[in-house]
Amino acid sequence: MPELPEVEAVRRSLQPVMEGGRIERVVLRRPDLRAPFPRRFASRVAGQTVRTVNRRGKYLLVELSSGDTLVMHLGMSGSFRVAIVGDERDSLVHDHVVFRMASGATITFNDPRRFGSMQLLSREDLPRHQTLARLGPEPLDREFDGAALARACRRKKTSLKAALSDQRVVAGLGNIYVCEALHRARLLPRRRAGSIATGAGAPRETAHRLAAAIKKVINDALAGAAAEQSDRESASGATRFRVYDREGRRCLRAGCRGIVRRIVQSGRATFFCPVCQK
DNA sequence: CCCACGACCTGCTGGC
DNA sequence: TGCCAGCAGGTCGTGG
Repeated sequence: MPELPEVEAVRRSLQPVMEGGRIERVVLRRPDLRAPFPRRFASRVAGQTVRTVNRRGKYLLVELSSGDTLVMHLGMSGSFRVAIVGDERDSLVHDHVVFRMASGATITFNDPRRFGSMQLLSREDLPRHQTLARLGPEPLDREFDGAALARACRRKKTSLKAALSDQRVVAGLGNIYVCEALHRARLLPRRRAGSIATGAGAPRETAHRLAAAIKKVINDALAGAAAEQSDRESASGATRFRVYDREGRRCLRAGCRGIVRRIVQSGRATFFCPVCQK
């Protein structure tokens, strides 16, 4: 479930095991994920100490003592399993990469669809990574606000759904949280993105409302992802989303009696309430 | 440049 | 019950 909140939960699970520790061994159990592993990938990572485990948008950035950075993306179906010493289990289908730490802990990357990616970038190459370099602001940063969002959407003829899904506009949202944020902001996914920048009457009120909704949705999801780690109950909670995957059911906004609709935009499902979203 | 669309992969679901 | 089409939360390349 890898949008920003889920990737951040993964980062938090990796950090205590990796940061400050030495990666003793890297096992590649197949030659590629989305792309082939580069030559000497495993040997360039093995032996390195992990300086930091960071996140940018949906990317995980593991900075190594050599100066190289391991840039990882979970794609649609990627996940990490952490096992401390004595806790190892048999490997599963689609376990593609195993990192063994000097502590004895193992970190296993599993990815059935193989849309995930791992790259190793030198200090010089990291800033040249085209996708990373063009990533928009982190939604929870101060610099991301209504004005920034309005600027990024200005003159965009595409839909709000497509604009918010564009990682260059804001980093880390995916199909689910885009639907959730637009519902919270009471904006129709099909509405033209540029229209939020030209708020006639109440200048930019719409953009501010949308930026605030994005922050709220991401914050709540981060809290939910944290709770999921400790509390098993909330993991199965089917009520985590207020519109996503709720086609045909009642809108959950207080006082709204709309029925959630599902449409397809640029090939992906969009869920919205036709009554309270304008 | 901007935008929509299909491709990349496997697994699960729901309808027949 | 069994089978198969359709769908899945992301990104990238292409072509208009």
